[in-house]
Amino acid sequence: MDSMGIMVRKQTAADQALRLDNQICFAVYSTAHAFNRVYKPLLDRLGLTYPQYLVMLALWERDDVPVKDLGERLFLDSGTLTPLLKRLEAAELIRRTRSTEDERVVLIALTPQGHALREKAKAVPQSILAASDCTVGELMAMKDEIVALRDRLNAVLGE
Amino acid sequence: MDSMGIMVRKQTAADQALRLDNQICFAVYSTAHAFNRVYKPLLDRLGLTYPQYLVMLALWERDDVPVKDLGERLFLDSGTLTPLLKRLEAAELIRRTRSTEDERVVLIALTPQGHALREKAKAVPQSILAASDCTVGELMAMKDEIVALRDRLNAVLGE
DNA sequence: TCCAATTAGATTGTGCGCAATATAAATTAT
DNA sequence: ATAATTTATATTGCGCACAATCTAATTGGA
Repeated sequence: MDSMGIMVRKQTAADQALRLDNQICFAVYSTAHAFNRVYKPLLDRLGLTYPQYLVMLALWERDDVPVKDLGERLFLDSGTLTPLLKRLEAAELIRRTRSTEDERVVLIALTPQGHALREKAKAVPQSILAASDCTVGELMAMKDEIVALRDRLNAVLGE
Repeated sequence: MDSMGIMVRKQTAADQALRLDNQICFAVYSTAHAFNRVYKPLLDRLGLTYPQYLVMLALWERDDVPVKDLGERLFLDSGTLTPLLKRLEAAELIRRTRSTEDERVVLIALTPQGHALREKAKAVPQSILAASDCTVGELMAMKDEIVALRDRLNAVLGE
């Protein structure tokens, strides 16, 4: 009750923290979806989904790598990667071959078409930059902060 | 070729932009997943998934609202919300009733159990804060930047 | 040597996320 | 008033994510 006798609910810190607007994770979650929607029409032209595009980015940097290696770079497990990689193989962008040295390992290599797709993909980042309406410097600064946060979260998970 | 005659590939801006490390969207994407993994054990105790938790947060702020309204607040459509809300209804946390004024509208209201769950949820944000290993001030500053970016991306989509 | 433990990847099942489409109710135009 | 359009929600289908489980290959002891 306040001095006028009207019921006034005290807003505690815990109450404030439960507000959607105050949650950084909702900000991150909803921004990830917004990015996805901006990427969609650009990636449709390449015949890729966003997670598939991430796999291709990783492979353009280094291919002939185990699924495990891709998983560590992208923070994804075999339950996600196995079917995704099979779809990329069906699209003839990658090849999956068992390692002869260790039969447990499946090595992922780009096909010539997979390599070639990189040229078409070069136009994508600058379209995203335009949509974000930021300078490269601003985006890189934000990226570094977000990555630092991600790494702290992952560190807690690793305990 | 450099001056010694050794083949040196020129790294163009487009090449740099395709590097995974340079992509803010991958930072956002992978941070969203990291958050999800930190939330998982906390939300398991409430019997909620992360998207369900977001819906509950929205409803704790204002319930007796159309599905449409929830969708706008959470940036989700009926294809996502309808089955999610049916699961929350099955868990007896919400009720779905057709509006009598407009038969097209389904109003979402919290049940007593739905309201009561809020008390248990109050412990969640501070666990997340601890995992993020940041001050509230730092997180809020990042949140504001990310939300600004999200809103610019969504503005482009709305054109 | 042989058995236990570990490791890489595949499989299954659940729950998003979203495009495309469907349906029914409400609104608008004629 | 009736037809055309718009609006709210539901449905279907596909592709992630990820937990849990499985199989097969490798490694590391006793």
